[in-house]
Amino acid sequence: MSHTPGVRQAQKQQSRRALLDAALGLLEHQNLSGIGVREVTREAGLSPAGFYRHFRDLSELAVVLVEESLASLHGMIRRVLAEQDGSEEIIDRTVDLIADHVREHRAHVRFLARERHGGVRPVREAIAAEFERFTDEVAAGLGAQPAAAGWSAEDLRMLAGLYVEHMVATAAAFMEGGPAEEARIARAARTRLRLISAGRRHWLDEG
Amino acid sequence: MSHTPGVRQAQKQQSRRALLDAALGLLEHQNLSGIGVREVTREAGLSPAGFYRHFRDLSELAVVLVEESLASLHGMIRRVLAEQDGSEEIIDRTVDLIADHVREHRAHVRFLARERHGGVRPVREAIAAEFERFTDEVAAGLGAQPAAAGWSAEDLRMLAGLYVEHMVATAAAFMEGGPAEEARIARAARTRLRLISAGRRHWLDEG
DNA sequence: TGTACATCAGTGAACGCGCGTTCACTGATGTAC
DNA sequence: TGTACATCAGTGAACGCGCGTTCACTGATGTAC
Repeated sequence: MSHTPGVRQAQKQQSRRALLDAALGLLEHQNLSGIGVREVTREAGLSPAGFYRHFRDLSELAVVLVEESLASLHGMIRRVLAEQDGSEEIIDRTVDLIADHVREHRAHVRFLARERHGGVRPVREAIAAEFERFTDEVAAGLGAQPAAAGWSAEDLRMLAGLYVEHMVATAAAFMEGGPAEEARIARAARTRLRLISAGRRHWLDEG
Repeated sequence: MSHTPGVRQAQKQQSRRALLDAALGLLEHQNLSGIGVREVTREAGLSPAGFYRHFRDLSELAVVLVEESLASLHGMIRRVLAEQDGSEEIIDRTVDLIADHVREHRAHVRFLARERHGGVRPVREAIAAEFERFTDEVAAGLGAQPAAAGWSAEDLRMLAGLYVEHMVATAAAFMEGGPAEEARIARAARTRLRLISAGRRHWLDEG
């Protein structure tokens, strides 16, 4: 058993994870600028100094959280795009997927909504960059659908942006509202998607 | 001159204004949870203790800023609604108005975008409540337009929500991007408005 | 397998600092006569 | 108009506190032979 170069490494990973999870937990109720190194290490069960074995400061940690949060969003969008477009059902299904995602990844969604326009530049920039990649992915997915025949690349990207924005706004609304408002929010989200669909169907007819 | 019950009052108002302005200025580069009472009073030219003659704490001050920020937004939306709907020009005009507004009230817009999903509950709630009133106003304005004949109140409110959301997202994009990106952002915003218009025109034909 | 040395994640104490809030005060403004 | 008293916005000092970061350290894990 002399050649398992991993025990130490695995322990380090575990501490790192504990720090990330502790921070994400604290960020449910506060901004990134509202939490501190000592608070995070306390929650994670490390001594304050231990933090610096893993991250230079809190915003470095937060950038890792951005990546993790968006990874889970990417999974969702891929599921949405896998369905075919246009029908009434796909709209219901999309809104359901968003609701599920918020339920399962509430902390991630909350973190992104909070820090997207938050006070910490590098984090804001990391989120913006990931949202760009995200919109590209949606645009590519839309482009592969039959309904996209005749659409310019620019218009597709605009449509993708509209969908992404709508998705983020809906997720934020689910998060802010309690379970009592869930049905109302879902209904509004579906109606908006229907209006966007109507515009999409008639996009090429018009000037 | 014994009956001008105002000198003292006016001086107090002036200090209060200085505090509000100092806070708004500091909030350009940080979250509400990132600034402090001492920092604000320092910037405003008061002693720290002076703060408490005007506000119980920073979140009470922030709620006042919310009201002021939205008052300026209300002005803009009223100007947009005053124009008649439908044509291509009104879309250009709307996007121009948003751009102007961001230029003139950058600090207000930034503050709202930051704290809308920020970490301070009472402020978040104040913003949400004002945005609701705001959406109602837009819905009422849209309802008065000839193109709205046959629309249900619920659908009108949905459309208003879509416009408001789009406006906020566009304002945030103008703010985040430098002047170099202004043209690109404006173009994307116009295209999205056109797509929403197309959907609007065909809303009653469908489903 | 056993031994001697190297690595390095995590510790605990210490530092200087700026914070929010309180308090008794001061002195200009306001009021009653 | 003048005087005596009341109000209260703003002050300056003081408090206890938790913060971020550093440092020399410890001891388990890893490695070379």
